Amino acid sequence: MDAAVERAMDVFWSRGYHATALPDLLRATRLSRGSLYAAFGGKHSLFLRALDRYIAGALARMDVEFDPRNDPVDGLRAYLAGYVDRTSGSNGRRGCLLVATAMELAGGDAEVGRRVAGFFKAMEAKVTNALSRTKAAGRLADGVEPATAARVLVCFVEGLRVVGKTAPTRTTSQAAVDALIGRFVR
Amino acid sequence: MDAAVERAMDVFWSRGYHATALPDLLRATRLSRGSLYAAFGGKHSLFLRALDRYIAGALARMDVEFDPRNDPVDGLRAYLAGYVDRTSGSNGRRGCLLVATAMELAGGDAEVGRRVAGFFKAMEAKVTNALSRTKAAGRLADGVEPATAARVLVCFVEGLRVVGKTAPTRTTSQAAVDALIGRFVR
DNA sequence: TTATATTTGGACTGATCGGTCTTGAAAGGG
DNA sequence: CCCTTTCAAGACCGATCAGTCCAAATATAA
Repeated sequence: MDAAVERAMDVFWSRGYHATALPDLLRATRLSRGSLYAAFGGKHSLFLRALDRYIAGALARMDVEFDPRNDPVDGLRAYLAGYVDRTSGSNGRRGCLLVATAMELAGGDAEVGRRVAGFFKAMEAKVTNALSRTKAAGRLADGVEPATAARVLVCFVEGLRVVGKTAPTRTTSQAAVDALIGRFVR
Repeated sequence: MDAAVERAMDVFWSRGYHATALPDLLRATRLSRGSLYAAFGGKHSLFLRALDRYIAGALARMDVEFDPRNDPVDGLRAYLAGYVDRTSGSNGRRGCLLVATAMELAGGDAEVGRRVAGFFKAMEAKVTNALSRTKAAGRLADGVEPATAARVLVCFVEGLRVVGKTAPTRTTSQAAVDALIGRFVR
């Protein structure tokens, strides 16, 4: 059943919510119509489960990248390197379930809106924490305030995901990341 | 007929492509079904027209903001201030037709993909130009390369549009903008 | 083996999709 | 005043939508 959510997530990820039809989900989850409704209650409920799974995965990954036992600057670089990887070439073209959902549904669907807002807030908090540790280590550029800089980084990486839909080269994305981080960290 | 495209654009902008039904477009354009098909050929063609209109508007606005007769730094600030305005509060919640389209359609629709990629390229070129003029005026921070910094700015503003869907306060967005521009321009 | 749950595939529902086509009213020209 | 042309309103089309339901098959238990 966890595997079914995962497979459904892949479908929503590739096609978006409205463009995903129930038969797509049945094929991906290998569930019958009846079983899918018994297990998840419907398309929208299953979507929320898939979105929660996606968010949990993203936050867990950041916890690894920002592991407090490691150098916070290395953590920031790893965090940004992950976005370079996910927003270049065919990875970029695949896009991001969260950004796509934010644009497609967050405005009109309160349940989705809360999850999207919560994710951005959580991500911002984690980046802020990493930047605070960077500052404590004396590695933050002069006059940079961790919370504000964190918001800049969050906007930047989400923008990378948008521009990534045009499948830029890895070199191009990496150069932008280097230019940004080089201005905030020393 | 131009007004009809404009009204259709508003509908696509608010709801996205798949969630916009033909009756929505008929109501907005005050056209009959037959007339809409005679004039535009169908939903998809009308959408492309609306998207082109949106892109033309955005590029025209940048030509004003980056008017070569004015200070390029003022231009950059005006450009970013426009994004702050469009991504705060209820303006933010409304979102951006181009970003929504990039996420919803750019991957699977070649005609849309070309337009989205072309827009980002054109925007990047305009920002690069403004940053080059900033550099010529000696106002660019040391070691900043206009083309790379332009890509950073483009990603940042598109990310603002994404995060803007959660309707942040104007103060928050403005602080992020100030923090970013302060690192690239002096 | 038989009786009882459980789950299956898929028929079926009413609604809605994008797109076509007919009908009738309005407008314009002679 | 009549005839032609134009265009709007909406009936209609097949396809597909999300969701319900049931009969047959399978698994479990006694």
